Formats: sequence, structure tokens, C-alpha cells
Amino acid sequence: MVAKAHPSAFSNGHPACEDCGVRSIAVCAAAGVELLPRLTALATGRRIDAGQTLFQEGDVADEVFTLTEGMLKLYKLMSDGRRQIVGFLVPGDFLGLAFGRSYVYSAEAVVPTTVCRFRRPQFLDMLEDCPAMEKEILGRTSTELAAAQEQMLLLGRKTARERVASFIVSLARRSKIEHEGSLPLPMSRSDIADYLGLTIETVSRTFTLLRKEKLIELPDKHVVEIKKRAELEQVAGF
Amino acid sequence: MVAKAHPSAFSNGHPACEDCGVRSIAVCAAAGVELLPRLTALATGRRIDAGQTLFQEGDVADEVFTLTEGMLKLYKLMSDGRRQIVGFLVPGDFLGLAFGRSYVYSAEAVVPTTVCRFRRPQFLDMLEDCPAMEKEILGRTSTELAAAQEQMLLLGRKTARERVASFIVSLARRSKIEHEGSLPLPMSRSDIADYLGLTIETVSRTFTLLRKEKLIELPDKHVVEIKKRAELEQVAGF
DNA sequence: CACCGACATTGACCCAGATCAACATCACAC
DNA sequence: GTGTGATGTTGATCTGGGTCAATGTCGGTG
Repeated sequence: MVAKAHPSAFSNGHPACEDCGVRSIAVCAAAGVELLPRLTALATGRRIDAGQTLFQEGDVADEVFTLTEGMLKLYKLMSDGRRQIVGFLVPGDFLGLAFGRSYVYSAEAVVPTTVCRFRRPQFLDMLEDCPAMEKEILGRTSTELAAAQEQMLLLGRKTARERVASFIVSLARRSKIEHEGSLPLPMSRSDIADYLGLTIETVSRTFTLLRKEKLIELPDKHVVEIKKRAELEQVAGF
Repeated sequence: MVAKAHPSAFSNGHPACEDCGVRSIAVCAAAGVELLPRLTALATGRRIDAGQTLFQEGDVADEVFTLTEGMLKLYKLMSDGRRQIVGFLVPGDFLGLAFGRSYVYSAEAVVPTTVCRFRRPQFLDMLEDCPAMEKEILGRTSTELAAAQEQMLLLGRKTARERVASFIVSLARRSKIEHEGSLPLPMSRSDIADYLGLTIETVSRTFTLLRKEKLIELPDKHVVEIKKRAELEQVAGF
């Protein structure tokens, strides 16, 4: 018997899926209640310190994950160290389903992070029995593809000012911030630069510029306060 | 009865799926033989002249397509006319399954092109009855996402020389050209520029540069001949 | 055939953002 | 408290690729 001061947890230190904080927004939401015990049995938790990598580009892709807490950055490296961050993941996001032998990007925690891990073969087996979950994954992959295409427009054609404005507006949308308001910025300037195809200096200067234009405020390195949402969206080119 | 001098064709001018030239490499390959008549009944053909658009970003996404002949470019436009091409499609490729109300990019023929068209609701109904096809679409979407992420690295971090080299190598791989050899380049310099996040002048200069470096030859505006494949891959950063 | 318009190449110059460098800020260890 | 290293900001300068402009190439048309 498990004491219930806290939600029930299994020997692997992972809470049961029924108690999972992100279940309603994760791919698991598509699994019917009858599949929850099976999901729970397959899942193991993992804690990742800030800066620690979950996996690296080229590793054999034998696990898939749901992010339950924190933030991950996904990136690709060139041999000389140039880096492109291809995405930031937030709780509820799913990752790892590479169609191929190995992961096509590295994943590293931006802040202390927890993920829920599944072995790939077992997860795929479960997908067989749960078409709703497969549909959900297809939908998410499609949405991610559309976001990647939007980012291609940003990287290929937007100015530094437009890039930074787009970044802030996109983050705000994902955080469900509708108008003006305060936005956490957990990643470093270097991460932002490598996401936007700029240098840290240009990112810093551009934040300062937007602040001088009174579109944003920067009460702290890791917080942006949106002051003029409409103008910011305008600058972003949305 | 349909005379069989040519493969059987239906009133809509579209050949039956069983006779389709790209069936073995399209999503339709995942449909069992028993589904072919149903596929054929749903499909209609469409011819698109070079330069004509199949659909535009923002149009209601009520159709999906398989490219049967020619080449399409997919692109996003900004209000001031800046353009980012997010992909070139070749026969066998599938497009249009936007997860949302409307298409997120425009599609235009690069050369005279034919597509096979399905109404979305009917196509989705068919997917319900054919999990193999849904899996196939998920696999393709995943692969496309990985390609988009590779392109993000190109757009965010590579030099003009690396971009053009990457472009040539990627095209060669898709055309199954393994080593040295001649490669058709159906799109204009302007299309290449908008795909690589460069200007036409830089694309032109960079082709000339690679030619002077003896990595490629340019016997014609629309042909590249790869002379030193290994060095080209090196420059591309692969 | 000559003419035309679209596309591509090449040259001269310019500028947005990179690079190099100095300094500021802050969390943390001692 | 003071020192130290990581992170961020700001300034000065440089440069890869953009912009502007002239010229070349070629397929189509009368």
C-alpha cells in the first residue's frame, strides 16, 4: 500500500499517470482511462539538472519522452561548434519520435527539468492499440512542422528587430499571455541568439532597442514585460 | 468499357490508381490493393502550368494532394513581399494536410505539373479505415520536420558558400545521384535565393565561385554537374 | 532575321549585424 | 565582506552578403 500524503508513486519514483500534472495537455490525454495503468507501467521518470543533456544528436533513438516540468532546448551542432537551436519545449510537449535509427538533434535542460520516459518499442506497441494517440502525435508533428516553417521565414528573411519581436510574441502566445503582461525568459541570451540565428551581442542590443522604443520592459534578465502588444506583433510581421 | 491502348482513365481524365506512375512511392502505396478502387473514386487530376498557384497561404484547406509529375515550391510571404520558400516537392510527395482551418503556405508550380487531388473530409474518412496510410503520413511528416530543422541550421548558421553547397548536395541525394553526375535544377535563381535566405546576386556569385573551385560545372542555367562530390559534402557541412 | 522581355551574371559600393574588446552585474565560495 | 567566474551590456570596428546598376544570354514572336 502506498501512503497518500502525496499522490501515489511507484517504486521508480514516478507518479501514476492518473496523477500526472501534464496528462491533460500531453499526448497521454488521448489515451483512454482504460490505458492509464498500462501507460503508468511503461513510464519512468527522470530528473535533469539545468545544462545536462537528455540525449545527443546521433544517439540511438530508443526512448521517447513527455516533458513534465521545466524546459528543454533542442539543437543541432556543426563540427566547428556553430549551433542552431531548433526549438524550446515546455511541459506537455512530446519528443524523441525520430523516424530513423537515431535522434536528429540534441536535447538539453534549460532549467531543472523532469521528463517521463518510455522505451520506444513498447511505446510503439501501445500506439498500435490506441489510434487516438497516434492521431494526436500526427497532429503535434504537423503543428511542429508549421512552426518550423514559420521559423524558416524568420531565419531566412527577418531583420534582427523582427526576429526578437517574433520570439517574444511567440513565447507570449505559448504562455497564453493575451495582451500586455510579464513573460518569463528562462533561457540565456546565448540560447536566444542560437535560436534566432544572431549573436548574443545583437540579441542584447535589440532587447535594449525595443526597450527604448517602449515596446517592452526588462525588469530582470529573465523576464520581459510586454508594454505594447499590438506594436510588437506589428514589428514581428504577424 | 475503357479501351486499353493507354492505361484506363475515368471521366475526370485521371488515370486509375492502379496505373498511377507514382503509386509505389506515394502515400497511396500504403493502401492495400482492396482500397485502390475507393482511392481512384476519390481522386481527381489537375494540371498546373509553370508559375500557376495550386493554393495560397490562408486559403481554406479543404483538399490534399499527391504530386504526380513536375515540381512544386511551397512558400510563405511577408506583407512587403519578402518570400521564404520552405520546400520543393517532387513526384510522390504529399501535401496539404494542414492541422488547422487553412494552408500555412502557398504552393506554386515550378514547371508544368500534375497533382492528384482528394477532398479532405473523404480523405480523412479513408485514413480511418487505413491505419497503414496514416502511419505513412506520420512518417513523412516526421521526415519533413527533420528536413525543416536541417534547413533551420542552414538559414541560421551557414555561410552563402555552405548554403549553396548544401542545396546542391541535398538535391543530389533526393535525385539518387550517388557520386559525381549531372543534376537538373528546374527552379530559377530567384527561387533558390528565397529558399536559401540569400539574394539572386549572391546565389549567382556563389555558383560561379564553386565553379572556379572546380567543385561543380554549370553547362546550363538549369543543370549542375557535380565534379567533386566529397569536397562538396565537406563544404556543405554534412 | 531583329527585337523584346525575362532571367542571369558581374562589378562597385554600402550597411546590418558580426567580431573584438571593455566593462557591468550577480550568484556563489571562502 | 572580497574574490571569481559566468552572464550580460555597450562601444568600436570590420566584413559577408545586400543593394544598385550595367551588361550578358537566350527563348519566343512578328
